[in-house]
Amino acid sequence: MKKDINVPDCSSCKNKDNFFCNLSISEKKRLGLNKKSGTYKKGEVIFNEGGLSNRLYCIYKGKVKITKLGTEGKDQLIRFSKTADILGYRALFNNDPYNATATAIEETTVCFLPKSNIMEALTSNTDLSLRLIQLLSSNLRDAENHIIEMGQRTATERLILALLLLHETFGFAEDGKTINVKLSRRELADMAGISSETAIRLLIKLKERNLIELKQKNILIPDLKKLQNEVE
Amino acid sequence: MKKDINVPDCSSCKNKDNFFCNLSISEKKRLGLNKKSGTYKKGEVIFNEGGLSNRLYCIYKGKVKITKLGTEGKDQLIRFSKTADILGYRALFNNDPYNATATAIEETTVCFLPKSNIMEALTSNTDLSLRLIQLLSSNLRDAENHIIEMGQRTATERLILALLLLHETFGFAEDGKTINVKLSRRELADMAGISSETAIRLLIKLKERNLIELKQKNILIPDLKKLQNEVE
DNA sequence: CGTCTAATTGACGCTGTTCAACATGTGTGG
DNA sequence: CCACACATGTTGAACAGCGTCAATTAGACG
Repeated sequence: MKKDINVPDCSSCKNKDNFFCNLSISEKKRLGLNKKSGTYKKGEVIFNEGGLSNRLYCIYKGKVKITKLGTEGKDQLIRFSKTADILGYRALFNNDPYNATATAIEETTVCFLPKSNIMEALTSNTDLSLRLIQLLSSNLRDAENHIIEMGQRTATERLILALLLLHETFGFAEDGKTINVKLSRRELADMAGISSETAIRLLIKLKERNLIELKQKNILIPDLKKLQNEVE
Repeated sequence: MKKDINVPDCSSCKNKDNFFCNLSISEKKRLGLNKKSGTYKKGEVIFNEGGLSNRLYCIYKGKVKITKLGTEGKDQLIRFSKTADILGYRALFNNDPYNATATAIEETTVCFLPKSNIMEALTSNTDLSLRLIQLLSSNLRDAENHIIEMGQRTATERLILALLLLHETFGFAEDGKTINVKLSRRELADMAGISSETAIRLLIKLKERNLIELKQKNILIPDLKKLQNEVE
């Protein structure tokens, strides 16, 4: 991680729809007091499962994967975070160790907000607690849906759901059909909870059925609806 | 459901460790204003996935399973609630439809608290928001662990984890080894995300290895540590 | 250009599903 | 309180999806 001072103050942050966007200018100024920031290269770990937390991570720009260690060292990819998302809130508010690991999947710049600033913002702005409750609720809903998918879907369906989640999270590139993120086969497999060999074989099958196209690590979805129909 | 008036006012509720236990007497009185209550027989549905929410459920006494409908009508058991737990908070605070179904697994008496009372309590008592945040956080942690288990554990391990969760949630009966809840094989299978046939076969194998005993629907764990060791 | 990691392909076998048959409970009305 | 109907539980057999292991190829990076 490289320490970074090239980020604006929170009061002039241009990121849209972030957790703190409803705060007033002066509240944002106080929020960013003594904040630090850093840039992580692809593959660098931002925080580690089991580690202790004393700050909130706010992604200024980049893409991050959240993974949890399973049995026998096998990773499970839980969710992604990207530009303008916040990270590490759960551990922070509960004084718990991190329950998962955050790793940059491309160059990512992150602001570190001191816990005290967050707590002050939370208590001085009641609306913020409600936003946090809603954020956690939506994480929980997603996680519960994920449980079902892991338990009841076939490997192919889980792979398709992983691809659809990637599209939902990162969107398409300019061409309107290339998923706007590059993952290794292993990471893709970790999303779907399958072996990388199975992921490879199933990707080829999906390609043969013209549901996707493969260009190196890029995955293209020529017809989104058609792919969505595969998982009902 | 049978309407019930045999529950005390919230201010004199004897249930320990419930969500509202830190409120003052007068706050509790206001919380319970115009509350209603009802008793559900085993198998009766308390609320349904997709339904709309305008009240908080507070379990006065009983046991409830939370399930989600998966593909092809197959249920997945997400978690349990019991005496003194609250239910339906997620949908309530987000104005979302219920994301899961709550069903009584034994006779259960529930208090219905009007949404307006809850919102008043939440805004007048900032500590309560924090409790809610912690509750959601802990639900989320459990759910994420659950994702891994569904994806990486074998059927036997998932079944053992289900049994351990039952013990953790409901404890043992007076004999110190009978799990204090009765579930059908189907419900047990729905917990572990396996077919009921597999659940039956694996239960018998666990019995042959003296890890559990079976007496009709009762499941006994003679040596808890031994069973825990099986899932490392 | 060499080395190391990631991706791919093939062979093999186990785990767990499905379907079907049968047994055992459980609850209801007569 | 019994008899019947229906739900739940149990068992067997066949199949196949997917993981594992091993060998090979392709890419990436110094």
